[in-house]
Amino acid sequence: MESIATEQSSLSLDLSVGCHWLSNTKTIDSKQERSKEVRSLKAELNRMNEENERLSEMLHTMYEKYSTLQNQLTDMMSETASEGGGSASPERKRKRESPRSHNEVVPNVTMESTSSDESLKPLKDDQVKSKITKVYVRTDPSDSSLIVKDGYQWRKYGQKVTRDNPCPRAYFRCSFAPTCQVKKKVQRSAEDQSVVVVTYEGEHTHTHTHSSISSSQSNIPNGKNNGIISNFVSASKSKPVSNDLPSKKKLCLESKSSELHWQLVEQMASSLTKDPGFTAALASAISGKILRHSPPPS
DNA sequence: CGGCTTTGACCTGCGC
DNA sequence: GCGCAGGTCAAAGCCG
Repeated sequence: MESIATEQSSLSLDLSVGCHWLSNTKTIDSKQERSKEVRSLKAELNRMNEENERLSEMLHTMYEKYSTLQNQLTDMMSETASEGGGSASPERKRKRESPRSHNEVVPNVTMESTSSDESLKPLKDDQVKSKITKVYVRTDPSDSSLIVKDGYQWRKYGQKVTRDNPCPRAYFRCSFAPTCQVKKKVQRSAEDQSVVVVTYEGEHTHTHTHSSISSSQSNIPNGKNNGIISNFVSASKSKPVSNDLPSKKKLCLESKSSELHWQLVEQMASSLTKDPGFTAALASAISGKILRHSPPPS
C-alpha cells in the first residue's frame, strides 16, 4: 500500500515535469490549457491518494475483524469440545463411537479432538492409538468413494457396514511409513449423506512433508475432492493447533494467510485498475516519462 | 510386477 | 457361554 502511494507521488512528479516540458513547446493558449489539465490531473491524483488511504484503512479494519471472528470461533469450538466430552453416555463402548452423538457439524468441515474418548478407551500397550480426532467433511453425496484427501497416503484395509449406519465404514492405515500406526475410519453420516465423518486414531510418527505438501506424492488429485482439502484447511485454521497434524496445519495456516494477503492485493490492484481516473492518470504519467526520456522534437 | 482395493472370513470385546 | 457388532486379516483381482 505504501509502495503504491510512493509510486503515485513519483508519478505525480514525473507528470508535472513532463507537462512542464510540453508546455514550453506550445503557444501561450495551449500553455494555459495544459496547466488546467495538470491541475485537474493533480486533483485526480490527490483524490486517488485519499482513496488509497481510505482503502488502506478499510483493509486494516477488515483484517482486525477477521482476526476477532477467528478468535471467537476458536473459543466456541473449544467450549463445544469440552461440553461434549463430559456428556458421554454410559452405554456400550462401541455405541459411544456413534459419530453424531455429541458432535456438531459445521457447514464444510469440523475438526474435533476427542480427548474424552481417549480416556474412555482401554489403555493398550500402544499409546499411539489413544489420540483420536474427528473431522467432518462435506462432500458430494453422489460420490460413493470414501476417499477423503487430507494430504497423507492411506491404504484401505477393510470396509464394514455398521449397525447404526447403512453406509459402510472404510478403514485406512497410513501407508507412508511402515512404522506409522495412524489409522482412520471414514463413514458417511447416517443423517446427512453429504457429510463424511473421518476419525483419525494415533499420531503420525514420520515427517509428513513428503506426503502432505507435494501434491504429486500426496493423494490430492486434480479431481473432484479439491474443494474438500481446501475446506479442511480453512476449518483447521480456525481451530487451536492440536498434536495430531501440527506441522501440516501450521503450513496450511501460513499458506492460507499468504493466500489471503495475495487476494487482498489482487482486489486492491483490481479496484485501482478498474478506476478510469487512475488509468488516465497512469497513462498520462507514463507518457510524460516516455517524453522526458526521448529527445524533444525540434 | 508392485501397490492398492475389494470382500468374505476370522478375531476380539462386550452385554446378557 | 453365546450372540452381536466392530475391527482386522488376507486372498483375489485390478490397475498403472
